[in-house]
Amino acid sequence: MSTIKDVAREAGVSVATVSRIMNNRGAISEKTRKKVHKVMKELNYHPNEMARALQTKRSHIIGLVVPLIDYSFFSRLTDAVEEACYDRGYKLLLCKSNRQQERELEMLDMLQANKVAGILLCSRMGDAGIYADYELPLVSIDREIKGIPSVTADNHSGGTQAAQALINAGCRHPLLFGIDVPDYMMMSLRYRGFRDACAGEGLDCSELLVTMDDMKETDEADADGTLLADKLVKYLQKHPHIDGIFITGDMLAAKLICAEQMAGSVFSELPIVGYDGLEVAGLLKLTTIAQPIAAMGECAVDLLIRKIDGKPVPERSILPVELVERNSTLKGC
Amino acid sequence: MSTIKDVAREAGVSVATVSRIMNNRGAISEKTRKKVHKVMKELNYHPNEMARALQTKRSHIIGLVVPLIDYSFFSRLTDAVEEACYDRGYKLLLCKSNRQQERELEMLDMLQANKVAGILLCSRMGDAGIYADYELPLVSIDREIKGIPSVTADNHSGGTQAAQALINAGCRHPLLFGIDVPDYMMMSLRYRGFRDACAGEGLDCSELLVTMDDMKETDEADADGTLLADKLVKYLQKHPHIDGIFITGDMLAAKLICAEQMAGSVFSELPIVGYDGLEVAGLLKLTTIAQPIAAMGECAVDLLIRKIDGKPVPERSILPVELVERNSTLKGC
DNA sequence: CTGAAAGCGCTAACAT
DNA sequence: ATGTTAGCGCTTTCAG
Repeated sequence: MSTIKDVAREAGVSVATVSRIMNNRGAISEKTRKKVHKVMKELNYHPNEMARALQTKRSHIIGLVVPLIDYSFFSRLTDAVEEACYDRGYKLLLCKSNRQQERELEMLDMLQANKVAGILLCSRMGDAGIYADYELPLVSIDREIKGIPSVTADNHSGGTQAAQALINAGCRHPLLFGIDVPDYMMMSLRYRGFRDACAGEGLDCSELLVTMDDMKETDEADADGTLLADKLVKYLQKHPHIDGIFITGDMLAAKLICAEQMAGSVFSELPIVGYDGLEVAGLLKLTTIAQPIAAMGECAVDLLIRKIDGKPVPERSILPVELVERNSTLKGC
Repeated sequence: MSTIKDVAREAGVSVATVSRIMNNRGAISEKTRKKVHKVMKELNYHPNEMARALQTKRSHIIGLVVPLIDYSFFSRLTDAVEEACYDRGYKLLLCKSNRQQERELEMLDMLQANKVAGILLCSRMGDAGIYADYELPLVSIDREIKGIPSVTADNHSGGTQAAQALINAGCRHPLLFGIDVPDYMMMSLRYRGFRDACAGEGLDCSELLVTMDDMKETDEADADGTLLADKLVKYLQKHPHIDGIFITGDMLAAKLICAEQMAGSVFSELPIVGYDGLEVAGLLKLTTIAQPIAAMGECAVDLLIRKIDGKPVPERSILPVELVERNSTLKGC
């Protein structure tokens, strides 16, 4: 690997001149510029970004912290963030917190030690207040944190639209089925939006919330969602008046729809609305509320770069969601 | 951000001592070690990894280049690679080539300029020969490249097992349905494995290969695979003797299975085997050949680190695949 | 228009 | 056991 010195020597100029040429700074005679460029080619010279960052105290690396990567929401987000970084001349240091608070903190320390220019964070901290006066530029995704800019989708509106879709399909007794999430997760807003909309229409809205522990089992032993399906089937048997279901995540909905015991049950006749807009919803013809995941990623990168550049940034950026109607609300209920 | 100097001054020692303590090098009195650690805490000191890398000419960052991130195979791979890096004290710089050769090259230059310790590469180059004597430690994933270590799954065996599964389900006239891939892609081996197994059993094996362009349309306008489904349905009508299908990728299989026009057709009665072992195959009860994606990622990281450390590394590491039987070959054909 | 030299934060001889 | 010092590859005054 050749260095700036090699180039300078070979071109018969000083390192300062080479540096100026790389950075388009100062006045350079056309002759030397040509010469230096030629030598750079010959030596296959690539400036050492580490040394540069050390000197300028400004790297072009952005850190992204996600709870996990192998989940459609996050892989789409990561994909979009990578693309946006690339377009803007940044690189992506990707970190997974494994949904563990301790590891999330560890990742932030690591990113700081690696002198990233800024951090994109999908936090799973119960108390994210600690980030309020963080040293590095920080942007939160899918989570509002006091004191730092956030990019979220409009969950309340999403919940409302989900209710509306069900109502339009003729439902009068909808069921809200989802994980019991803490209030600080944006997801809780879609529950509220749904409830609000139902209340607004004078409908009684039932709720069946499973715990995080139930979900863990689903992820592991019960990958096909048999346990959850049992829960739901039993509930539906006890409450036969229910005539439509809002399942608050597409992946969860997919597992339920595909579960063995659902095939013959009343479940398969009911209008269903999912949430997220994942690919699997398209496959299963599931009506869903689509989150603008890619746009969220891109927006977050833009905001972060603005912050890195010292420009003002809005504290909240809330992107619209969109109803995507498919067979699951059209099958003539 | 405090530096080593700040710590040294505050602790009343030299920077060398602080450095020694950080790196557990040389002999240090228990007293000063305590003192220095205390100061580090107080100052919230984190060593500047950039400066370290510059000095030692050895970073702890690994670059991963994938064609895209938002596809289950690669998001699982990326997830596993991140985890393996984390466990071994490395960080992950993630790059997407967008399946473009030019951008793949660009990414490699970028990684080199950023002085990564080594690179994990899922190459889409037609002629990957250029990598043979690459300057940086390189490990190829899911692709064999002359001169550099590779980690792949046993595609030939996978194809064979797929054929066997179909045969066990009673098929005598299997169809191979997949994308027409170039020979240098490992995928071509599973086609060969399938053909070999069929030939070995004295079966005549039909083939329907769609082009990359067909697939592009599937990715874009035809996200639900309607066009491909049409192709397949027509083919099946023309060849009514076909009694089982090997679809060479789970995602493709999923699109087909879920396509509207498949519902009533003969297709839904046929035994089907997919490939990859993606989550969607589980949902759809699709028999599939599961690739050990996470293990591939972890193995690749291990090999790369061995190479970084100057240890010998096998040129080929071929991991076993596994048949996962589900309803699609059990529905009593 | 170009060069010399200081220094970014750290490590690694070489001293003591 | 600890300190001094010379760089790693680059940018950036300051001179000329």
